[in-house]
Amino acid sequence: MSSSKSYRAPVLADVAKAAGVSVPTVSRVLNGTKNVAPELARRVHAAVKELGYRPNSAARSLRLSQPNLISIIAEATTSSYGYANTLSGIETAAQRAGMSVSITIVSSDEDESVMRAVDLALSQPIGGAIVLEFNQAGIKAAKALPASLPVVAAGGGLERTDGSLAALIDEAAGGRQVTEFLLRQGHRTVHHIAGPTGGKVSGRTEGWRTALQDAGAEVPAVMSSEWDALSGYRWGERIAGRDDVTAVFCGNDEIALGVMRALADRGIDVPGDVSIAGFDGQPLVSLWRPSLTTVEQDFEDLGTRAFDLLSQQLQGKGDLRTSVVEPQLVVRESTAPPRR
Amino acid sequence: MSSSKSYRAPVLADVAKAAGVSVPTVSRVLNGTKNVAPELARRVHAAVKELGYRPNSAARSLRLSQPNLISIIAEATTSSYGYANTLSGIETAAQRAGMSVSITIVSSDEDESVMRAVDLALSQPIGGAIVLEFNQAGIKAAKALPASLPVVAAGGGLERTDGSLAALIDEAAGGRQVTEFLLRQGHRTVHHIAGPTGGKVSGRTEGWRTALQDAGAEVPAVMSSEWDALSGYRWGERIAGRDDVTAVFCGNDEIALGVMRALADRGIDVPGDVSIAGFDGQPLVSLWRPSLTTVEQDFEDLGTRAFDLLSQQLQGKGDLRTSVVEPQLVVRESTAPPRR
DNA sequence: CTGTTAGCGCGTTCAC
DNA sequence: GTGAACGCGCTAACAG
Repeated sequence: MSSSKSYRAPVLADVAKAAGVSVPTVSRVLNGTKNVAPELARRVHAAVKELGYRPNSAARSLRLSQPNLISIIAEATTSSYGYANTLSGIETAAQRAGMSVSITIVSSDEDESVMRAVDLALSQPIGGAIVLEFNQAGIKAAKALPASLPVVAAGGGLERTDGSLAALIDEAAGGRQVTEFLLRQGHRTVHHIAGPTGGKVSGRTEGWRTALQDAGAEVPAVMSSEWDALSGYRWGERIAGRDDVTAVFCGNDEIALGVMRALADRGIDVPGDVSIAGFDGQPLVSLWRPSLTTVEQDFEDLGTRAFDLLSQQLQGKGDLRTSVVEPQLVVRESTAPPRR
Repeated sequence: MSSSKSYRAPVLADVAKAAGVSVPTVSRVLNGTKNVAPELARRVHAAVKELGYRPNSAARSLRLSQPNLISIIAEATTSSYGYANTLSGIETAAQRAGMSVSITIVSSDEDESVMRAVDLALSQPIGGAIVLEFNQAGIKAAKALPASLPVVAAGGGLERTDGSLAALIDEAAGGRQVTEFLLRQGHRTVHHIAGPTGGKVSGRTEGWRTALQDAGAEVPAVMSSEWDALSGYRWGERIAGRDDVTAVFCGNDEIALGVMRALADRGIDVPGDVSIAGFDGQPLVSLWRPSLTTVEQDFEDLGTRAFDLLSQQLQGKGDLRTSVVEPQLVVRESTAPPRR
């Protein structure tokens, strides 16, 4: 037991010396290549365990230039739900494949901010990247990445660039489902509050519109909102004064909750006077009074699919180009047939 | 424009050749060390931009033996709120310091699972780790990490190992605040639903108990629950049958919401019949009806502090050992003086 | 002020 | 089957 002040991590040479063999032999034993005398292999393994040796991954990836690290690039998002769960899905799948994930947050969609995030991500020896493009910054980041780097987009499919790989949630199907459901309940039409989507039309909105058109129902003007609950509240205040609105499909759960709170504060009954539906499926919304009818998205699944797509790309056997997650309508208490 | 099939990332030598200087000169320019002729510096910068050069951090950390990557180790958690925000705080601080962040999820607190996660984290050239120990798995992971690796714990301070660095939320202060507030409102005592904490007593529970004792109030038996809303609902059902309970401090917001929903379903008025308080400060709880009185925790700040602690450790100038975030009581509608 | 030399720890050629 | 030599990309030393 030496009382050395500074501890130096054991390297391959230390193991070799301890086992009485040469450095390449140790390497061969640990990487399972070629034939090695069983006796030597045993001695090497013993030495590894004895010294607590771990390969220096910096040297390893430098030598191999075949990284087992991928990067997730995402915008800092107020709503943590989809973000956290997608990330979890990616990480779980990556871990199964023996790969690590790094994460880089883009603080805003300003060019400088995007550039800095991309630089940071690329400073690591990454083999590929998954861009969470729930918003504008993600899309910008995807474009700033070098073309040589395998990239897959994961998100709602706001902008489905042709050549690129993507794991998408079929938001249009979700928007259609919820709208059709409300029409079947007897509502003459369904109003819609949409979140900001950087100039594009979201799948949610698209699905809502086509469902109304297909049913021959009137298509009301889209109400534009932010994604947060307070903006939803403001729209709720306005809706409270209108008696032509009997059903509202909100762009996400936060907005829906804001609307419901505003209506409740004004004594308007949900779903008696107005039906409200959300989008996302945050766990807490089932506890609301009334509990929220919403379109659930399996973000964990989205993350897994995004990783699988990237993984097949890294292995060069890319047959699939997109992978689509189907959202699911969950009917709860906040929707009902209209009163009259 | 050559149509080369396989693209090789430019390295220092490429930049040097393009700028007509030697490799170390480029290195000096980029790292700002020593004096370099302005003219050469200009040429180097131009070449860097031209070629899109990015430093290879694997080679860099190999040479410097000082990695610019840290790892976050966390258990997969059902509640994404604290997790996502702490992570965001860490990443933001790391980015400002030019460091990358990798993330490793521990799927459960079983030894094998912890070991695999730790191995994976260590397979990257990391300079340190931040363990999110909101739960048992995190604590186990922290212990499985080699002693030579700088580690800081971030969390509620369940187990404050003596020697280790930690960024903590002063949960006890939060528990005390909310309990004292309820007593001041006129409640004879405050009941408490606690989440699972792996055998330890959480700061929330500790703060609650001391507040009651200091006030000379009766200390009711702790109600043991899971962290999720459904478990809260079950306790709500039982509480509904008791008339000795006038105020309940719940271990987190989910539990509180579950309790409130159960009470509402049984026609019991909150806060008229029973006052309910939560812990965490999830954004949505302000929209509830009634909106939830809770103890807000600044998880983003927690993450920042955890990184700062790790960073100072990496630079060898470790004066601080712990950094404490003070939670804040936010009074809303779910609490009121008792009826009688 | 600049270029040459050396070596971080590893894995893969080669000879033996 | 095993060991010696080389190089991945970078930066700390030195020499000029």
